Amino acid sequence: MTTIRQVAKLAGVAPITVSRVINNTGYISAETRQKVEAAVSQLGYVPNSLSQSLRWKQTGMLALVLTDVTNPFWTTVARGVEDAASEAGYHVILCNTDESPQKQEEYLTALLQKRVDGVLLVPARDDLEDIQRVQMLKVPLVVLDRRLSQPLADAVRCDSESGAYQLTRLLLERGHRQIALLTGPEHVATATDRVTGYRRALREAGLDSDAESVFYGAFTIQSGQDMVRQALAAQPRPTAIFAGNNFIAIGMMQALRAAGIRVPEEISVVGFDDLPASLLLDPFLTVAAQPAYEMGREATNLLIKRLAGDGAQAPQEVVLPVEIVERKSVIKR
Amino acid sequence: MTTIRQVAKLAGVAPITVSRVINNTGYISAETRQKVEAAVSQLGYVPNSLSQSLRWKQTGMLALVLTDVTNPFWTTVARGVEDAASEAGYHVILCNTDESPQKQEEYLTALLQKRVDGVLLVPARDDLEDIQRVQMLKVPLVVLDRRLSQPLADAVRCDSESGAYQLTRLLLERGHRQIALLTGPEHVATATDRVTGYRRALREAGLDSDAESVFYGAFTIQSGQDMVRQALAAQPRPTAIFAGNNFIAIGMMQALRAAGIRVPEEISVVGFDDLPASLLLDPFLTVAAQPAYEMGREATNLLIKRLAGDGAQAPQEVVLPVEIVERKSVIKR
DNA sequence: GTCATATATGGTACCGGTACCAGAGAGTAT
DNA sequence: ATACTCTCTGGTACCGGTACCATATATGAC
Repeated sequence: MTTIRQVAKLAGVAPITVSRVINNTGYISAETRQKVEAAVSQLGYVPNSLSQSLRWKQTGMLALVLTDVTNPFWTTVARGVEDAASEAGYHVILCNTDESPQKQEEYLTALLQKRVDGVLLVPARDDLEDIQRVQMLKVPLVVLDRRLSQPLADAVRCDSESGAYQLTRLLLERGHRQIALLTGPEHVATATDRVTGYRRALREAGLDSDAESVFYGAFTIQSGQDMVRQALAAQPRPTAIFAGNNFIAIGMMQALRAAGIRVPEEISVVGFDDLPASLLLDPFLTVAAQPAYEMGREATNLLIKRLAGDGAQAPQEVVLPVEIVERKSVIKR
Repeated sequence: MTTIRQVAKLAGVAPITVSRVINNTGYISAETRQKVEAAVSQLGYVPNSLSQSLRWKQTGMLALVLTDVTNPFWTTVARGVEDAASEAGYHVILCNTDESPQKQEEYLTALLQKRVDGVLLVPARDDLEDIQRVQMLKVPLVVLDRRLSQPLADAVRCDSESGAYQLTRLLLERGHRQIALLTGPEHVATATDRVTGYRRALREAGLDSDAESVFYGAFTIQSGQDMVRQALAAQPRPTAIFAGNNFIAIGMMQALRAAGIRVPEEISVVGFDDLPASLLLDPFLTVAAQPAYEMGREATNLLIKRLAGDGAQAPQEVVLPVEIVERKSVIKR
């Protein structure tokens, strides 16, 4: 492959002069610029960004490490990240951990070796080790979506607790008293925060812990199906079900349909996360919608601010509000 | 950030010795290895893969440039690519062009500068310029999914023509004579190949070109909605509709439902591409399913074979068969 | 005892760019 | 005429690794 020295030779100048033309830095006469540009296009020269990054000590790359690219919520977040990064002149490397801590560790290692300038991480578990490893190398990191047990890093997330509270209240106000909550893994804060919000609403309504009905599973369609079956078997049977994320909601709907249970006539349902238009032949689910795109943008902007210098500042936490979208999946009883 | 020389100094050895320990090459005594490893962990040393790639003249990175990450078909392909690459020790960089030739060009430029070892490309248009640019730099490239007007590069795709032929025949055999085809852009081979297969089936059934009813649009939900409306306005009104990809099928179903037209009672429908389980509350669409995951794997393996050496071979084309999955969206008439 | 081979380690240059400094010529203020 | 600034170009070293070759000792074959 062509190098800058070959270009320089053909153009009859020094390599540094070619470098100046390419990067548009320093002084270059019109004549020299033309000679160099001719040589560049004649040889089909493509600058090697590995060498550049090595010398500049920055790569212009950010990493987005998330848990499930097949989930439209995350592709929307990714789009927000991509847009914000691109506006600031950064490229984004996307990595998918499938909620596996081991994959997360492998990806982070590879990314640190590649010297990405910053990392956006959706932690596969509440695990400080990986995060500290990144921070020890002084690579800025922003935690997305999930709250950590300790606020060691910048974080951007949505208000799961409040969203869950509002959805639960909505069900209570419609007269429901047996409400089952199907949520994610017990070690993931977004899952447990939703439980907390749900509990608060029940307490405020004067219901004690006997009225609680929480099922922990995974943020997957399969798990949604399984948990609904468990929930329906409970005594007394719930009159409403609260799905803890979009995939759980889909699994729930599939299982309810398979069981011949009509929504909302026989059972009311609500969900966390909106479902994308592509999923919906008939958008009727009442949900707490998270501003996914904005979350991606906010997190990226925060990261870029850190890159620009204020790395010494204390960790910052941004909590975005969720929006309750009422549709037709809840009835009064 | 720590360098290999700092580690070497602390361990009391030469940098090259540290390099040998890290990469597990050459001879190292147990004692030296231990000293080096101690220094590495004490300093938290992370090798810089930019320098390594620079010296080794390879990065261990493949690029997957595709047109729409929000489409489950492509995420499935991406998973196949990721798995095959990872087995061979490569990492994958994923880039999303949104069908924009300009974005495609920008991404390719960046990727070439980053010296990716190989490229998997879903061309945003039938454009040889970008492809030749990659090939001029001797970077192996495999074209995914779409047929080029000239077979300049290795390609892996599914048999659109045959799939469309089979789906159309299926409709003809059920007695349908007015069949509308909603397909993608006229300049994309996957869209036009499906038209070709559709035509062949009509011809064989003795129908002339008056019976044809083809609508060109985009491979998007929006376009699916628009094209259905056009198709329904045609005289005579079609008794069956053939959606040219999964997103068109979703748009079609949404528009039909909005118009209060029941499927299959009032109109029969078939689609190209299967819809993923997550989309379906009720999987009932008869489709030609493409082996997306295998396509990703095959393409990657072909690319890796080229990397391993036989770059001089003539371009190779792999065409994978599609599978007709009959469900409940077609009735006899 | 000599030679060949396996084991273990290091010196130097190089991968392909750029930072930094030096220097030359032109223009202009005094 | 001198000093100073602006414009333009190049030499050298360096970013952080590794390839290649050289050297030294231990081991074994004959």
